[in-house]
Amino acid sequence: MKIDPDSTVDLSAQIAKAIRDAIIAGDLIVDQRLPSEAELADHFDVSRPTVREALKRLAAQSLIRTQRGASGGAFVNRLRFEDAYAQQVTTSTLLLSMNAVSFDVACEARYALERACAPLSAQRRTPDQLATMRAEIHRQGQPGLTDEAFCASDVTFHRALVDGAGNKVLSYQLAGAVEAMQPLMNMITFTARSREEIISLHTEIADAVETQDALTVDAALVKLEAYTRLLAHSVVKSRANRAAEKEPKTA
Amino acid sequence: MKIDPDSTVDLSAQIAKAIRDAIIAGDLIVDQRLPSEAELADHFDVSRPTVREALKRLAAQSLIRTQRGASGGAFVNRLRFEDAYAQQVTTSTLLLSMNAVSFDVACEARYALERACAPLSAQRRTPDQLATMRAEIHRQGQPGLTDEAFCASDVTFHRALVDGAGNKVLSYQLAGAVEAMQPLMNMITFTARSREEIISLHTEIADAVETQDALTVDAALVKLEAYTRLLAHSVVKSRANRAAEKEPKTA
DNA sequence: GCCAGATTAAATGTCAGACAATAAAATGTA
DNA sequence: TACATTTTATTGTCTGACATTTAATCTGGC
Repeated sequence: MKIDPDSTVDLSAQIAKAIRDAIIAGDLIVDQRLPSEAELADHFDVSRPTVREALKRLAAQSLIRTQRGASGGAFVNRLRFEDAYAQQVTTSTLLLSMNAVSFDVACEARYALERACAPLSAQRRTPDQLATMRAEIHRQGQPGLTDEAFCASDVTFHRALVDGAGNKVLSYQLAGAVEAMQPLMNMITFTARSREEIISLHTEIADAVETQDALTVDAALVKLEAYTRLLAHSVVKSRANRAAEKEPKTA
Repeated sequence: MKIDPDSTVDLSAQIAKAIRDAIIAGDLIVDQRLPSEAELADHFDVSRPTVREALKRLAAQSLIRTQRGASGGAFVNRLRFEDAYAQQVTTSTLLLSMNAVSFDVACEARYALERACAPLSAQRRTPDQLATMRAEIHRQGQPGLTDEAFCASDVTFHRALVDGAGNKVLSYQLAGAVEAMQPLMNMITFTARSREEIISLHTEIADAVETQDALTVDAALVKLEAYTRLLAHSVVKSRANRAAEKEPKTA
């Protein structure tokens, strides 16, 4: 592990990269202890604060964890699916909010991915996952449910569908799509949507998943996507109309 | 933005979280300059090195960028799809290598996701993307091609297919799947694979994409997945046999 | 008045050394 | 042996300083 002190790049960034590469290459294995900060500072010929900045960078990516006290130190972290989920959701949320992704593009991606899971889920879903879907549908039908709660229930429903595929890698990949996009979509469409319509489609999905009817699940997801896009367009249109009424000249 | 000095959590982690939350909530917008390190230290009532550790954490997630000199400082970074790609690939690679994900699970996820893109790609691929696929197929047929080069070409081919869907969000989501899993698969199967077989399936895909025949693309991907899994199983089996011959007692 | 070069100022990057807090290990004692 | 105490290694944090970079400002000559 070496760095170039003459480079214009931050020393802490270089050190972080060197250690990260060593982890990816397998030179440092899970739960292995890194040298102490003092030893690393010595090795790279930098000061301890610089080493610490590098270690914090790695900690932010969940690549290492640190422990205080004697026989403490920095350890290579086993990257867990849950940690990766969280990062994916954060990243996806920011990507969508910062890059002016159109509703249609986000919606298309989200449903394309979900439809990739659906046939597997129809085949393999556990009774538990099916029960979760049923329970969320029931919750969604209760009067007095806030929009936030309805949205959260919606996410749980779709997560259960995705997890039904029984493939952790798929669930991880979908986490960003479902958890980041669903709230976005709900935020846009909740004023106009009909809960009955959504619940009816959710029920169609759950029924088909129960009977392991992959084709019907797919068809229901297609309908849900079409309905969601229709809603979004009507919202955008009515907003434009309101704006036009208010300021007819600048519209 | 506030922190709790009595918490057992690192101050730098708390500060990073406070700023990150502000960015996600939209209180800090893209390209906005954060207060200087000295001002942040003052605000949170901590020292400058502590603030710096927090900022490095955010920089590691591409949430901020820093600039030296007068009127420099830390700025909220527009998270670009390319940055997110890179992080996704790194994370996916580590997840696979650290979590003993079985070949079948990874393979299933990868092809399920790719098949989600394929119909869209058949519809929308540009002439340019089709040309890329053809060019890579041609390269794959050249004698003397190293295994590394063949693998890289394979990735480029599938990336072109995915990008053909013309949906940046889908491309981003798929980056992890294709770029992280393809090399893994090649590493496992390259000893046993038949390049002719793969090239023939690639050609089938390209032909179907050219004629916008989504069903045939899908069928070819299914065949490619089946072939890949077959290869992996034969490799695992022959390895087990070799191991059994070498040390019949510990096997 | 205007432009080129020198100067200044503000900010991050780095260093050195110190002390605090923590937790495991070593040690002493009943 | 079991328990309490001390030691020690390590990370967490602070202070203050200097180095480096870069934009803005000033200054002198035309």
